[in-house]
Amino acid sequence: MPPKKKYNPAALEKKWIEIWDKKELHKTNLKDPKKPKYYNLVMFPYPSGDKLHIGHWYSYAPADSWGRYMRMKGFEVFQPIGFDSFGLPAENYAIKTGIHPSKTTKTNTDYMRKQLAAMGAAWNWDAAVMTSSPDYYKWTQWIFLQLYKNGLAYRKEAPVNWCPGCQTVLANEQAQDGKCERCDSEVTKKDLAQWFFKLKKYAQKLLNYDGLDWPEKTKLMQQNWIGRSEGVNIDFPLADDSGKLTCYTTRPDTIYSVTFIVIAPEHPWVKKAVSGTEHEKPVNKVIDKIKKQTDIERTSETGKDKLGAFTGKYAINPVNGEKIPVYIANFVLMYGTGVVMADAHDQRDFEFAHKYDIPLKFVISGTGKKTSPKNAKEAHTDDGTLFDSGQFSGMNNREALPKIAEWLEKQGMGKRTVNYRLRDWLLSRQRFWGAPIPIVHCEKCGEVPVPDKDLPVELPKYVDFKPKGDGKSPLATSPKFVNTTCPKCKGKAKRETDTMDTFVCSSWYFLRYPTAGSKSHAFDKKILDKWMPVDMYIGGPEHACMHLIYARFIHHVMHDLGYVKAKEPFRRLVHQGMITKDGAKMSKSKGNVVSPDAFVKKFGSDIFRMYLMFMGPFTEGGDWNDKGIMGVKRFADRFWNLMIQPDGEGNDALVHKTIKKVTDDMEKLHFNTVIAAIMELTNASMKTGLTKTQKQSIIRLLAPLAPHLCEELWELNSGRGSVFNAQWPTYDESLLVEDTMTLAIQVNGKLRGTVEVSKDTEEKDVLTAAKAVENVAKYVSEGTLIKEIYIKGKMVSLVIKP
RNA sequence: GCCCAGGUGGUGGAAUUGGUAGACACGCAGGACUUAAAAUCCUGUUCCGUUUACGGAGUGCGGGUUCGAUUCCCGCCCUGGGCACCA
Repeated sequence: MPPKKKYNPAALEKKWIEIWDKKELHKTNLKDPKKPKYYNLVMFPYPSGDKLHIGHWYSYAPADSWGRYMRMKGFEVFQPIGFDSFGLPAENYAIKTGIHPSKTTKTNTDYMRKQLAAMGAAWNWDAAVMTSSPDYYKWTQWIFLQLYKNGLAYRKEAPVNWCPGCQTVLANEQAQDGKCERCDSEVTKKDLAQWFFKLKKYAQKLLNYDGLDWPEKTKLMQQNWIGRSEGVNIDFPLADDSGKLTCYTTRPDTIYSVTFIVIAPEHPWVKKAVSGTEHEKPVNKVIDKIKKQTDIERTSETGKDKLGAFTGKYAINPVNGEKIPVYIANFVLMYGTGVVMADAHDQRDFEFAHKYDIPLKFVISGTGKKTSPKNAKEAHTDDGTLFDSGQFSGMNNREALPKIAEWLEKQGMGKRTVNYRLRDWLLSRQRFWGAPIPIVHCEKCGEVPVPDKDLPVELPKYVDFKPKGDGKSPLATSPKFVNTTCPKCKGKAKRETDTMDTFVCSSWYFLRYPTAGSKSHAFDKKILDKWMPVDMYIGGPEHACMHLIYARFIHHVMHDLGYVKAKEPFRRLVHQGMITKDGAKMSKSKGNVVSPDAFVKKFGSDIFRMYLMFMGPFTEGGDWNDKGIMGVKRFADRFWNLMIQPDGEGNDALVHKTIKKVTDDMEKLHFNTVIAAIMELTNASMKTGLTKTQKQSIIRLLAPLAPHLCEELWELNSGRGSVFNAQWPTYDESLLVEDTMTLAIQVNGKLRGTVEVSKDTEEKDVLTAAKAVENVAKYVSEGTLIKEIYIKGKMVSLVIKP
């Protein structure tokens, strides 16, 4: 007997990666796909010092398996990869060490490219992008200008996060929980001129998910984030005839309960109203106090204490003519109109009224209590019947709500309005390692956009990274960069020194991939219309309200401007679960980051990725441990041995059943049960062996999950060409129906036996056979049989009475 | 506080238009091979009761609907995720 060839992952994976590369197996015909297109996308990695960790593998390997599966199903698959290479860590590292971010980025991406290559995934490297490369950010700047020219980008004074310790501006993600991530100082706010995109303008459009196959959870999260609310703007005339205050409310049914008005401290009306009065001093004192509250105080329990001051002004409740006082209050935000009508049916208003001794009245009954608001401990927030509410008394408050809104509008007292919690996107960063905002400030002409032909506005090579404490980007330290001429009047001008949020770079990278390989315009309509939208997008759920909203927004804008035909960028979205280590998120600071490299070296890419997929459901994630990897290795060895055995005679029914199960589960991305099914089939076939045809079917089933292994086995079993150019196997329905079936028999709901009958046995014969089963007969004889149920193909249920 | 997802053996997990709970693995125990170990193969493995067979309990807890509930309904508890003074 010739010596059995052993499964040697290392040699075999190296061999096939080289062959695939040489034969350009993973190139996509982007210009003229001959088969239906399939755009398979993963969220690109940030090139951090940690390199690719287990989490990346956990999402990228199954994503690759999915792409290979779609390819075998007959699609022209486009599966690109790139790097989200602008961002903070590289810059922070530069501040500490003086090493230029471009250097760090290169080191990290070089290493990660090797890791990605070792995965043996079907990446289309020709289309790779790197957001920090001028070829790329040229177009990020171009997109900015498109928004600017179409009135969707503007500059306005706004508070930014400021760390007094580091003397620098912080991005939101560096200032989590109100503390600087580096020095732990409490973050304060500083007013600086900032750039915004008009995200809010797209709020309504972003609530439409027609035709999108997205997780319900993600849609819900976005909907909550966008926060649409329907309400009424109600006008309250001021008692001194100096105008009116407009309150936004979603609860017009409580209008008869309103006994005061609260207004946001930063509302411009406040300054005017108190100016020169006896209330000016106390009001300003409270405003100062509120301003000084840090984010930590504001969100802590004690920080939630109601704080305010009387403005000295009164307004008139339009529905009953009552004179009601106007207060500033810390809990009122500049949302809606920044003015809120306050009453006894809202917990916050209630607390405020009790603190400042403002009268309250209830207008909704229902709790059965007759307590007066003054003695009550809490606001009445339950629904009930209205009283003391004019013509609406006696109605249920929820039913009255729309009627009151309508009536207010008819009376000219209010107007129905929609509000969103979503705010405009603050995109400027006072940072070095990002795409410069392509704007020039000219003394004569003001803000002037850089002409398209002058793009990209390149980052200067040499700047001083150390924070200066002036709130400016390090770009401001480079005179060569800053001093320029105005594109309009050719006079002296200065460049904008802020850079863009990295989320701007990542909000369109999927639009760049299809054209990245050619030197064409990034928005080459011929290619983009062919390839957009992305058919499958796989990435973490943590991006639900940031990246996935920004990307949809930019895509919507580009659609509206006529650059892309598709309305939405991502047709199907799937989130992988998170991999933790001992229950904690993996992070450098915790020192619990697990590298995949050692496992890949020891077991090979195929076994490692199969183990990740076998661990549990793809969308669930889990806690990392390597205990079970030997089980997958054993399986791979057995699978190999089975496939190189001389041909035998396997069970065709089982093979076809497995093809069906695997196909169904692949569609749902249930990779764990796919592997289990193939394991089962492998175990069952070890003794009998398999025919050549059966082998070829099963090799194709496992190929997306263990590409190198199956490519080799495909060759050894005389498959033609690459297994990934072979068609996904189909199954024969007629082979799935079994001749006999085993039925469970229950007596009074308890399992008492089973019976085997042929598949088309009539009901009465099945029941007879069931009752004849010894153990069943024993129970039946103990009482009177009062009911017999036969569920076809499943079971028999007998009910007896003692 | 509000919204969402989930809770199944020692472990990871399977199974839901309501129909034999625990597939597939890990681990563990026993056995074969071996001078021995590793590797491999075979057998067993939810728990409790005496012996293949059998009975009882069992899918976070307490009720309910049903011939039958991990699956549906009601009320709780716990874990994870998101939002958090948005009127």
